[in-house]
Amino acid sequence: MAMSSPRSSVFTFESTVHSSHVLRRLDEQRHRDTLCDVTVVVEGESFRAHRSVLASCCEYFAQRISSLTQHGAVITLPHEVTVAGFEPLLKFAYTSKLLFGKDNVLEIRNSASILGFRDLDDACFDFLLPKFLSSSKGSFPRKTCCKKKCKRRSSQEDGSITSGEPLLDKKEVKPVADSPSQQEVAWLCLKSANGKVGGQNGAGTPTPVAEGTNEHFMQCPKYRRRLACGKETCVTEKGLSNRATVIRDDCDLSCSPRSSTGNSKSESELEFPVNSSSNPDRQARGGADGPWKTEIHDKKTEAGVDTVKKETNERDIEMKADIGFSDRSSVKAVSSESSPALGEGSSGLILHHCPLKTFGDGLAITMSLGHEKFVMDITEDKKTRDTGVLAPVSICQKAEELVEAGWKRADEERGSSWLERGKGGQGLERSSVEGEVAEHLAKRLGSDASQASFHDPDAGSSSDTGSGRAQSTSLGWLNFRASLSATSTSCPFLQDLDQNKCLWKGAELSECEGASQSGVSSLNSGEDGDSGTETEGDSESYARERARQVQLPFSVDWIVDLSRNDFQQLLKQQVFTSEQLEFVHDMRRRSKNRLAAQRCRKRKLDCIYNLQCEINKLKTEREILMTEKSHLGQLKLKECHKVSALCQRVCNEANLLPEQLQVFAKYTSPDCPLSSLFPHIDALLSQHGLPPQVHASLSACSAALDQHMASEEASSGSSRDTLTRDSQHSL
DNA sequence: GGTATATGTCATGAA
DNA sequence: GCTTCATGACATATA
Repeated sequence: MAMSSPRSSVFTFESTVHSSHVLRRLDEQRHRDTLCDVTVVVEGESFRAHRSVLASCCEYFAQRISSLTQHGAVITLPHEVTVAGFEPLLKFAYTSKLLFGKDNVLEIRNSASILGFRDLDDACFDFLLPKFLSSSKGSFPRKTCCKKKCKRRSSQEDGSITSGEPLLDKKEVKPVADSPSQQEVAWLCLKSANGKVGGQNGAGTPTPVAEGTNEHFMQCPKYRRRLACGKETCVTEKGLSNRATVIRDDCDLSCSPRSSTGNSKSESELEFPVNSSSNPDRQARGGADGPWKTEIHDKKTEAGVDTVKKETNERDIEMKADIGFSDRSSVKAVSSESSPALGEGSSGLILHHCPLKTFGDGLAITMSLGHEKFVMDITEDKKTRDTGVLAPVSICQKAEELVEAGWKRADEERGSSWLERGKGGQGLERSSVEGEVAEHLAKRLGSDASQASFHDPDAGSSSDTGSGRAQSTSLGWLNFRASLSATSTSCPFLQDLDQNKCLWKGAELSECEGASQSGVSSLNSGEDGDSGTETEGDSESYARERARQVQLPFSVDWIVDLSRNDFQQLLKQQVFTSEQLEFVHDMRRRSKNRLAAQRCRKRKLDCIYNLQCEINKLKTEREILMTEKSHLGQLKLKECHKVSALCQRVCNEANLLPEQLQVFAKYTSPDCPLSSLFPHIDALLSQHGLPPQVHASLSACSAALDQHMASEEASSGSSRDTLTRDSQHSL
């Protein structure tokens, strides 16, 4: 609702439920066949719907319906689209909810790709397909994928990159699916994509999936998309959707129904410029996607390997300069030695074994960018400091900040902005650099460390260009994990995503578990990281050795850190051998018990310390009480002396008779006996033979006298006179 | 070599 | 029934 007047303020009310209500009403109308103006025929079965709805959410219908004029038009879908695949999509169009199962997910996926359904994130298919099919697999699907990808990369680097980069795509169209089920998925997906894109693979051959399919299976596309959009602009799902929509809008129908599963390039290219090199269609469309240009790929195509390497070196230098001039106070270049993890001439941002470093109260990690190493201050990373485990997400965020700082600095120096570069064609530098950054960062974070899954036997050679798709997706995954920390419940696949988190995190920790474990131990023990005993080190070394022996694809430390649910989920989703399973449980149990023992001992020490403090406190209190008692005793003795003097004076002046002395003896007390003051009293008493009861009475009287005098001490000095008078009177 | 300390591990019980 | 945690007891390494 909007109100406006010529001279009044404008107020806007935005309903958050209006759109959903409208959609629901439309769905109700569809069920009642009210106001429906189009009939969709699928495999001979008719579905009534609204043109506007279909056209709004589907590229295919948008084009078909726009050419229809008459009311009650009938649209017959291609035979590739099945009822089982279309019906859920139609419901999705009206409800935003896609209901699918293991049986129809492939058909839905295929139909969605053919029809080009908008807002139906490929994430669900990318992620769910392998989940549905993972039961037939005995190992992580990323393993074969990466190896083959890396082999291809290696072959390219060996000079196999021929002119005409479009061949790259043809090369990429290779069967890599491990299992028949995956191959089926791959073929179905790619068939739909290639069939629409233009049959890149030739005529009708059961086209296998592009390389990287398995990898995409295991990573959340939502996260990968964030990579392209930037961490700030595409955090929300809306941003993601918008991003995807924009890209598809500039594309004709033939290319819009992209299949990230079957054509992972299309998914990746939306996100990261380096991946654009593998999609000629993308290149043909030029720079319609903003600053992320594909010009570099064109150059590769034209100039070949030499050009590529040259550009790589140039970018390497550029990135060094960028970071070197970065004014981030928390980033400091500490050395310029070449990182063994990067080949000669390579560049990019990687984590250099992510060791934890301590400086005073600070905490830092070491990172590498190309040949440069940097120490990043993560002192303010409370979680890391509290847990002692450097969160991979934090690493990624820091890495992004570092790269961002470098880019911004470079922009300032060039006098250009992101958009300007994008528009002016300088996006080439950004694209290439970012691609390499992603590649190397991902290599370190997601690929390298998971030796069992991603080990590249040819990794010794540099892999700078043209192969960043997998790595970029890994980086994207890191970004997504970062977003998950803030919106952990927003992703419908969060539960499964944790599994992917496992993959990545486990890999990361495998790479640097020594440092992280040391961090944990040192933190728990309250000591420096270098002060760990050999016992602990031996235990962990043994654990790592055992992990290698059983070929455990995860870090022991990471498994221990898993929550119960995550661990259970991991056991369900990951097939372990009996040996691995036994080892995992054993290590988890012992590690947890180890930490529990540390906590227990710490509590015990704290308890001992508290008890010691209590003892000291009680001792101090006792000393104070004793001092007070002594002081009071002195006061009492002083008063006794006064009383004695008074009594002596009274006795002398009164010249008491023995009977009178008996009465006076009543006022004596054991503490202040009159006998001590009047030695003659005892003599008199003994002389006159006072009975014991008389002596007791005399003591009682003395006590009463003491009390009376104490009370009258402060009143006046006449108390003594009064007492004297009383005594005289009583006498 | 004996002792104190730190740490890991196992067993056990409680939640 | 399983898991986690706390804790006592024991073993081992180190200073």
